[in-house]
Amino acid sequence: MPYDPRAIEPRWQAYWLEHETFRCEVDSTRPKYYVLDMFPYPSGDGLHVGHPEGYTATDIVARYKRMRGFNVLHPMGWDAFGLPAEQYAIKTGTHPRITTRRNVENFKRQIQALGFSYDWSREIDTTDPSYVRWTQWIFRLLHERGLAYEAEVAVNYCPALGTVLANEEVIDGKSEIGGHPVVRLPMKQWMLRITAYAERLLADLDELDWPEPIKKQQRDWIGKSEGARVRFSVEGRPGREVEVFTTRPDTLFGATYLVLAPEHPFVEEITTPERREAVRAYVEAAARKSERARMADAREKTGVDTGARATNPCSGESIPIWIADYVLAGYGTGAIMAVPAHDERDHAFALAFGLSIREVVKGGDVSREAFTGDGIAVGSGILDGLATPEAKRRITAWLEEKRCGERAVTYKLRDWLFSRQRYWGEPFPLLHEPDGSVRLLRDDELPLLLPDLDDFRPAEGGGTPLERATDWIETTDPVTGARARRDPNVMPQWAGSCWYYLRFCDPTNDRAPFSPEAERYWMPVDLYVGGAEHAVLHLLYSRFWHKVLYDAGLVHTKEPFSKLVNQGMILGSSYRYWDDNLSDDPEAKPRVHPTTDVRIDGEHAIAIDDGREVKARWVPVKDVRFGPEKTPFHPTIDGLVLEEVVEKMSKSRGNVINPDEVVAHWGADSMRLYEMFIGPLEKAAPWSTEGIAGVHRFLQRAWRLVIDEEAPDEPVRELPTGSGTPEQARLVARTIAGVTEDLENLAFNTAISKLMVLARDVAKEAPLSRDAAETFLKLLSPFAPHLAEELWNRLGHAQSIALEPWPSADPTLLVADTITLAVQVNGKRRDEIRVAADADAATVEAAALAAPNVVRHLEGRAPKKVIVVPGRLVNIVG
RNA sequence: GCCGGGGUGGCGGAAUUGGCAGACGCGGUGGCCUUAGAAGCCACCGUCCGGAAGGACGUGCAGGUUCGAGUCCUGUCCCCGGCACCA
Repeated sequence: MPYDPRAIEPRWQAYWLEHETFRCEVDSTRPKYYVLDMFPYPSGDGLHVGHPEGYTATDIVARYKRMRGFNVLHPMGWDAFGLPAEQYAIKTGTHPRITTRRNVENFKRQIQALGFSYDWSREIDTTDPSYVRWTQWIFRLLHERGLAYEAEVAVNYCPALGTVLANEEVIDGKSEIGGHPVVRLPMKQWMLRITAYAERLLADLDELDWPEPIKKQQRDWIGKSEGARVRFSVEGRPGREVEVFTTRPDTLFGATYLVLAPEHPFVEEITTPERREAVRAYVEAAARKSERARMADAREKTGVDTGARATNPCSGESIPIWIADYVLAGYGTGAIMAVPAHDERDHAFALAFGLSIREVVKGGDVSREAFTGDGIAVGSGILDGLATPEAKRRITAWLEEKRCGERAVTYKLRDWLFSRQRYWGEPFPLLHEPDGSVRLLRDDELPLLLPDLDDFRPAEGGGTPLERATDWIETTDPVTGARARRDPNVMPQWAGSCWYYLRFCDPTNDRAPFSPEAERYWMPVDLYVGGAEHAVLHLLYSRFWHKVLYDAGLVHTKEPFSKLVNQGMILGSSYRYWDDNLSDDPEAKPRVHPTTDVRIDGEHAIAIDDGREVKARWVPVKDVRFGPEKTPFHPTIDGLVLEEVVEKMSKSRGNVINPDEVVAHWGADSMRLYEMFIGPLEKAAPWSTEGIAGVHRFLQRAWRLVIDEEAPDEPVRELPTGSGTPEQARLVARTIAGVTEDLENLAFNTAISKLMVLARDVAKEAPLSRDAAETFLKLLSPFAPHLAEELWNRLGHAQSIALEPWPSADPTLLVADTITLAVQVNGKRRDEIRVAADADAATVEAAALAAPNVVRHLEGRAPKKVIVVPGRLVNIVG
C-alpha cells in the first residue's frame, strides 16, 4: 500500500492520547520549556486554515524541545465567553452554554485531527465554573488593591437596539447594524486602574523579545509625554484656576488663548451670560457626537468663545478662554494653552477664528504655518536666547518656584472600562449593599454563576440581560442579612485570557488559581505565538494583570511572555466580476462586466462602455470554472472571465479553505508541512492547492525511502547497517546541523527544504543506510509526526519517536576535505578551482591564477591585487 | 499626514549579514516508464546574443562607497500593516 495518511494518522493520534505521550509534570531535575498558542474563541464556523499555522509552529517547537531533553509544557484551551454565542442565543433561545460546548467539541476534534502534541490533561475552558471562580478571585484581588472602581462613564447607547455599543460598532454617530442613532450616555461602569501601571508597562517592554512593531504599538498606546502642568487664573473668579498640560512649557509666552474640552467641569461656571446660549448649543452637539465621529471631521476646527478670560501666569497677559472639541476631555487636564505659532492644531484654530499668533521660538514663518521644531526663544522674557531644551528646564523651575505649575508626565492610556452589558461573561463577584457600599464575595461564595435565562435580550429601558433575572439580582446578603443587589454587568471577554497561561501551570487546583511551585517552575512562557491583532488589547491587559499578581507576590516574573512571535495570515484567492444591480434586487437581470471593462473612480466602480456604476460580485472558489491556461470563468455565465484577488479569507468572499477537507484529502502531515513550507512564519502567504501537492509528494518520497512498494507485501527495505558512504554521512551531518539551526530560528520553511534535499539525494549513489533513515525520521518527526511514527514503528521500534533524543551532527563530517572556490576577475565570476579545505592563501592564489578562464581574461596582464576570502572565493584585480 | 515592514524568475520564496543571486517547492517544456492514463523517475527553464563554447545584462528606479553590493549610504517611486486632533 502506498503512503496513506488516512490509515496511519488516526492510529497515531489515538496512540498519543491513550499513552499520554505528551503529559508533563513539574520536574525540578529537568529544564522546562513553556510554549503557548493564543487559545482560540471556539466559534460556530470551526477552525479555518489560519489557526493551524501558529499551532503547527508551536507544535514543531514543542516536539523539537522535548527531543532536546526539555520538559515541555504545551497546553490548549478555550476562550469560550463571547458575543457570538450570546447573539445566537438571542436568535434561537439556545443557551450559550450549549452552543459553547458544541463548538468546543468541534474545535477539539479538528485540532486533534492535526496531530498536535498538547497535554490534554491540562485543557481549560474559561466558562467552566472552576475557572470562573479564580477569574472572580483575581477581580477581588484587583479590588482589594484599589485597582477596580466604579465610575460614571459615557458609553455609546443605541435606544433602537436597546444596547450599548463598542466604539468600533458606531459609525458616524449611527449604529453599524441598522444605522440607528447612537447617543453618548453616562452609565455606571466598572473600571480597572491600568493607568497606575502605565510607567512599568512601558519600561518593562525593553526586556522583552517581542516583534519591534508590537512593542511600538504598545508604547504608542501608552503614549507617555513629558512636560508641565500650568495653572492660569480665571479673571473675575478668585481662586478658580484652569490647569493645562503642555509638552512645550517653553512656549508659554506664545499662549494667546486657552481651550477647554466641551466636557470640562468649569465650562458652565465661567461662561459669561451673553455667551451662554452658544456655548450650551456647542456642548450639546459635541455630546451627541461619538468620539469616532469627532475624529472623522478632525480637519475642520470648531469651537466657541466662553467670554471668560484667563491670566497668563508668566506674562500677566489677559487671554480669552474658548471651548472646542479638538481638545479631549480624557487626556491630560482636559484643557490646553493654545500656542498657534508653534502647534499645527492651534494654528489652524487661530486662523479659523481670527485669534492672534505670536512667535516665541525662532526658526519658521509662523504667519504661514506653525513652527513645531526646536529653536531659540524670543519675546519670552526670562527665556530669551535659550535653546528649546534649556528653555523648558528654566520655565519649569520658574513655575515650580512661583507655585503656578510643575513638571508633569501624562499618558494617553486610559483606565480600562471593564463591564459589559451582556449575559455570556463572568458575573462580578460582589453585592451592592443598600447603603451604596460594595461587598466583595468571600472565597466560600465563589464562584458566582450566571442565572439561567430564557430570553437573552437586553432588559427594557437600557437594562442588561441579567436584569431580567430579578430574583438573581435581588438577593439577601448572607453576612448582613440585609437586602442587596448583584451587579447586572459581566466582565469583558478579555478577563479570562488575562491569566489563562498561569492556570495551565496547575489547571485542576481547587485551593488556589495555581500553586507557587507550579508557577515557579513553568513560568514565564518561553515562546508565545499568535496573531498581531492582539498587539495592544490582550497583550497589554494580561501584562497588567501579571504585574498586579507580581506585586501581590503570586508570580515571580515581572512579565508573562518572554518571546512573542506573530504568525502571518494565510490568504485565499477570491474571484470577482461586476454587475449594475446596485440595489441587490433579486429579480433584476443585471448587465455583467469582467474587471477589464471596469475602472475604479475613487469610491465608485464604473463600467467603461456605458459609464454606469457597478458593484463587485464574488464567486465562491468551489464554483469557479477554470479554462485553458487556468483562466477562471463564471460557472453559469459563459465567457465571463473572473479576476483573481488574493486577500484575507472570509465567508463573504467564498474563499475560505476548510481544514477538515484538506486533512481528508491530503492528510494532516501534508497540511502541517505545507503551512510551514509556504514561507516565513511571520509573513502572510496565499493558500495554494498545487503547493500542498508538492509537499505531499515529498512525504510519498519519504515513505518510499523506507518502504519497498514494488515488492510483494511492501516490506521495509533492506537497510545496510552503518552510516553509508562518506558522502552520505556528510549529507546527513549537514542536514542535522542545518535543520537544528533553522529550528532554533523558527525558520521552518528552510528546514523543510533541507529535509527535501536529503530525501532526494541520500539514496542516489548507494542504498540508504539504517543510520541515515533513522536520523532522517527523527529530523522529520516534529514536522510530520504521524508518518515519522509509522515508519519508526515499522523499523522495529516499540517506543514513540517523540521520546527519542534529537540527533547531533558529527562535527568532523561538517568540514569537507576539498572545497570549490569561485574565482573572479575584476569582480566577475570566471572560473572555479578545487582546493584542499585547509589550503593557505598562497596555494589558493596560485591555483586561482592558473585557472584556464582566468588566464584567458587576464590576457597576460599581471594581477594588481588578489583577494582571497577563505572558504568563499578569490577575486583577482588586474 | 506620521510611524513601522517590504519591493529578488511566470508564482511562493532562498541567499551563513558585504563574498558564486535565484536553494527548495509550485508552474512550464522535453524525455523515460506504461496497452493507455494517472502516478513515478530523469533533464532543462532569469533576460538577451550565440549552433555551441562562451559572452552581455540582471534583486522597484537614479546615484554613491568598495577589489566585490540583493545586502551599506543618499535621493526617489510603489505596495502592505499600524496610528491618526493625545497638546
